[in-house]
Order: sequence, then structure tokens, then C-alpha cells
Amino acid sequence: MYQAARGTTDILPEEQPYWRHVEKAISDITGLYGYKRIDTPVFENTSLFQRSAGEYTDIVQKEMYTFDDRGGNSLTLKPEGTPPVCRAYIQHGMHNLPQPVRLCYLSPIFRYDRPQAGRYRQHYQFGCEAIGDEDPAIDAEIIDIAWRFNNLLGLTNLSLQLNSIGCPECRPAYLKVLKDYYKKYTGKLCADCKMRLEKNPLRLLDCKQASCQQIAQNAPRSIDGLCAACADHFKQLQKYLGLMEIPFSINHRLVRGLDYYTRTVFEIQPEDEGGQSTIGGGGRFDGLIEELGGKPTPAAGFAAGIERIILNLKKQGVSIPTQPPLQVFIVHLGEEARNEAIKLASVLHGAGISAATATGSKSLKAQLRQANTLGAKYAAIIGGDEVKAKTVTLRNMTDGQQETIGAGELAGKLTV
RNA sequence: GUGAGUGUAGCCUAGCGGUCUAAGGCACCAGGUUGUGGCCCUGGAGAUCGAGGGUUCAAAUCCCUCCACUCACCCCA
Repeated sequence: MYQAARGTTDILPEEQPYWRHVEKAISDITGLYGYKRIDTPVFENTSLFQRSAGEYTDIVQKEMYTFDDRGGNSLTLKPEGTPPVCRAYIQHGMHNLPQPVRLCYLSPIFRYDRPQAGRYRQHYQFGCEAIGDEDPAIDAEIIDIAWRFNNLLGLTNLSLQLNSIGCPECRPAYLKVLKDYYKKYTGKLCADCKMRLEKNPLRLLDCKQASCQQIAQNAPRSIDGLCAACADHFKQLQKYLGLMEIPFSINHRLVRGLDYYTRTVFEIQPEDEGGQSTIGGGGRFDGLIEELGGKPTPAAGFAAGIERIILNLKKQGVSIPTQPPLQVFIVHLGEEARNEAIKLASVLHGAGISAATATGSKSLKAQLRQANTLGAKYAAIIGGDEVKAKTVTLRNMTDGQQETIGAGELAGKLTV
């Protein structure tokens, strides 16, 4: 028997109310902040992602779904949302628009990871990017959206972690200080951290090994190594967050896994502990547009994982609006009645009333049972008597009351 | 990529060498009402017991291999 490919999942009808709830929140929040939707292709040229994420990130090294098309071009299923949006910004000359350009997306994301709770090989991310402005008010706006989005969804007990990891001006000096500190502990580091010390020293800070955490505890802090411009930017950001009354805590060990981040980085997590806990994160990426061939252009953004949000909506027991029920299920007895039922359904659909018609020629009991199982509000019964009198018997499935009305009156009756 | 756990009908579970021609619950279908659902009662359909191989007179049950799923690590959303 075939089953969905590893790490992928069907979003079944009973799951859909959660997705609609999330989609509604996305549409509301982006409208509220003036972010315009953009949909980029599901695959891009491989080099776009190689250049943007960073050569030594896990995404590029082992998580990309890369393939050659028949023309021999290397393509990759998008492993993150930001680079394609930046590519589109450049390609369509959006630097000619008033800056910043505010864009948002809801897109499938593909990463070849070992699946586990809250982690899929195909998952969905909702993201916002504000491109073309370095004002810390933009960072604050992005964080504000991410935060309010979760409120809109009904999630509570979330924490917002914030940090600044500097810019190309000040980071090299900080990295040197950091490396010097870690070199004193080389013998005590885990194998991964020994690698990180060489390839990606920032990542040393968020190692989860207990022994490495102790070392990270007293490591030099990135915010102590910021240049004047970055320090001021971070200070302003915190002030704005304060004005908006968004609670945050500074996490000196928050660095994020992608190389393109500059200055601001942040993550949103549920308070309770859990493996794959982060439900959203982002930051500033002032160098990315230029790296991808555009003019030097500052930008900031965030992305949130929909599956993890839904996981938390369920965990927190957030009540979700349900689908409107089927208005009427049309029941018929006999060949002529069946013809009338089909005509009637057509009229109802034309009038914008949801209706389904029984199939086959089952007993009245069986048809009503089906109406009940489907959750129909009414059953419209057409039997021999009704055919003769050109009426239908309308049964309210909640209280069992029923009345006989003219066939032509049904649509009007159900509209009210 | 690493480690641990689990695979019995659509779902949940019992059985853990012979009484298994695999049991029960939910869901599904039908009947109990000649034209009336939900509750109840009765009945029905639905499983090569994840796959392949081995041990044995005998395997859902023991062994091996593979596959899948789950959880965790790495990393991320």
C-alpha cells in the first residue's frame, strides 16, 4: 500500500479548521500592517540557497532537496522562504518602490531532515519581510507582527527571546574574542563544538550539551562587542518594543542557524519545554540582497512554522471556529422523487445554499441516518406524496420538527 | 547522519509457541418501523497479524534481515 513519502503528511478534512484559523489570522495580520502577499516558485536555482544560507549551515550541507532538471540545471525545493523573496525583490526592481517594501508569504518549505514531533520534510511557513530600511522601528514592527500574530491565533504563555549579533564591522572582532575564550576549553568541548570553533563559532553559544552550556554561560556576550551603530540600533529597538509593551528577554546565546543574519535576531517559543519548541523566529539580514546581486539593501523579517503553531493550538486547547454545517440533505423515495431531488439541489446551489443529495435508492431510514452523520441542519424529504403535491417535507435535524412546504418555497425558507 | 522504541481491520486495543478458522471497542453498512436520523437491540462486511527469510511437527507469538512509523540527538519552523 502506498503511503505519503517520509516526513510528509496529509492535511485531512478534520485538520482543516486549524489551517483555516491560521490562514484567517495571516490574512488579518498582514492586512493590519500593510504587508502584500508574494508567492514564489516551489523550486529555485540551487545556487540561490547556497549563496544565501551559508556554506556551512546544515540546510545547505545536508537538508536540501536538490535535483537536476532535464536541461541539466540544478534546482532545489525551497528550504526557506527569505532568499526567494529577496530574489524576487531584485528581479522585479522593487527598489524603485517606496521603501521599505513590505511582503509576506505562506509557502511550503522542504528540508531533508529526520522527521519527529513538529518536524516535517515538507512543512509550511508564514513569513513577513520588510526590505529596504534599516530603521530599528522596522525590526520592532517585524517582532510586533510575529508577537501579535500569535495573540490573534489565541496562543498564550509564549516567550520572546532577543539578541543582537552585530554587523560585518563589529562581528569579526567579537568572533575573535569568542574564539580566544573557547580555545581555553578546547579539551572539554563536544565533538560538534570543536568543529564549530573552526567553521561557525557563533553556533558554539547554543550547543545543548550540558558541559558546553556551562562554558557558554560565561562566554563573552555579543552585545558587549557591538560597534556604536549596532549598539544604538539595538538600544532603539528595545525602546520601541517597550513602547509597544511587548515583553522580551535578552538571550545572549541566541544566534540562529543562518549566516545571513545581522544585528537583530529573535525567536518565539512556548514556555513549556519541548524538543522542537520554536514556533517562529527571524531577524535582520542587511547583507543578503547585496549578496544575491542587488544593491546594498537592509532588510528584516520573520517566519513562523504553521505545523508547530497548530501543535501548540491543540496543546493549549484553543477553540477553533468550526466549518459551517451542510444546510440541507435531500432525501428521496422512488424514481420520480429522485428526479425532483436533483432539480431541487440544482435550485438550492444556484441560490447559494449548501445541499447534498442522497445517492442510490436507500431506505428513508438509511438516508436520514446519512443526513445525521453529515451534520446537515435540515433534511428535505421527497416521497411519492410530495411529488404529487409538488411539496417537500422539511425536517429540522436538531429538534425533529418538520413541516411540509411548497417545493418552490424551500430556497427562500433556507435563506432566512 | 546517530540512538532508542513500536508495527494485529479505517482508528484504538486483546492475544505473546498448539484451544487463532485471530477476539473486543469505536467507526461503517443493514435490519428491528408499511415514509423518519440521533439512544438501544440484532446482524453484516472489513486483517495475506509491516515485508521477506529462518527455527519448529506447529509461528501473530521465537530468531535474523529489510521496510515503515514514533521519540530523541544534530539542526531548525
